Amino acid sequence: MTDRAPLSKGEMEVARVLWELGRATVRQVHEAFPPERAVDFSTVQTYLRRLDAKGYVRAWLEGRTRVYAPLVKPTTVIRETVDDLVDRLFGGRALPLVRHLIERHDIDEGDLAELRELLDRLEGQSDA
Amino acid sequence: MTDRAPLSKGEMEVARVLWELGRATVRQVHEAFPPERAVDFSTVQTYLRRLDAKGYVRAWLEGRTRVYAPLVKPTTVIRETVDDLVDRLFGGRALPLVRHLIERHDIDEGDLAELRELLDRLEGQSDA
DNA sequence: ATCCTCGCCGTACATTTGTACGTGATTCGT
DNA sequence: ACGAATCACGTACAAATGTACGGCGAGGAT
Repeated sequence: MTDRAPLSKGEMEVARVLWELGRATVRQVHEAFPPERAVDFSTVQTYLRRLDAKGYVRAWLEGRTRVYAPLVKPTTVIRETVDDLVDRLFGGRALPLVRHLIERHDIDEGDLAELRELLDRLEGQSDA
Repeated sequence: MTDRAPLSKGEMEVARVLWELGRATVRQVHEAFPPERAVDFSTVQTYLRRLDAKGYVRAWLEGRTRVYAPLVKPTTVIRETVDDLVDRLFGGRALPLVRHLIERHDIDEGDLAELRELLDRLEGQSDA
């Protein structure tokens, strides 16, 4: 409901790093960035500022250093982002996407087991 | 490889309609738009033009009417779009997304069966 | 012949996104 | 105590995005 402005691609990358770190300064986020995806320190800074403005993170000063922490949970962002994608690209049907993910991405043994369990649970829940 | 510029959200919606219609004029795409997601005729026109420029569709004149048809297949766009999303939002791990989709979207009985089959097939394939 | 309508095409324009610099303040090393 | 490093913060700016208007030509109605 909170009708946040959606995250852009770049903002997502930064948000993900912040979720991993839990709480971090600009520098920490910048350093945690995958080396092949190098961006400037101030670019990260800008993204964090924008994430703050959009309400995805909060920030405060600790001494003279600004510290950022996530405000919304990954699951929330996933929901909003993915649902939007599913709507636009598949008109709301999720299965084609699931199929793609399973077939193409490396879902390892453990993941397969987990999926299977999930299916079992769901089947139990349905009308039957 | 063909390194097309990525589709924006709006472009995706239009592309999806065109995939459904297979071949359509601006007006047809415009009319096929879900009523709650109403956009102007010329907005659709602009999107189709941009899809053409980006190489996702092709267009030609039939009499004095321009007709558009998809050039790249849905699966291709899905791959490019979703893989990018998985990278940015999950650092490449697909399972969290799959879990979300299965739990939250309506996966009906038939879909469940299909998924189960898919899992079976994959398990057979792995090294074990 | 005239006028209306439809569609193409060029153009527009505010906002968002990606990417970053420069300035002024602060602190650390020596 | 002086220069070097470090930050926050304001600002910049081109490209992409979302959304749309207006002119002009072709075809149909009167």
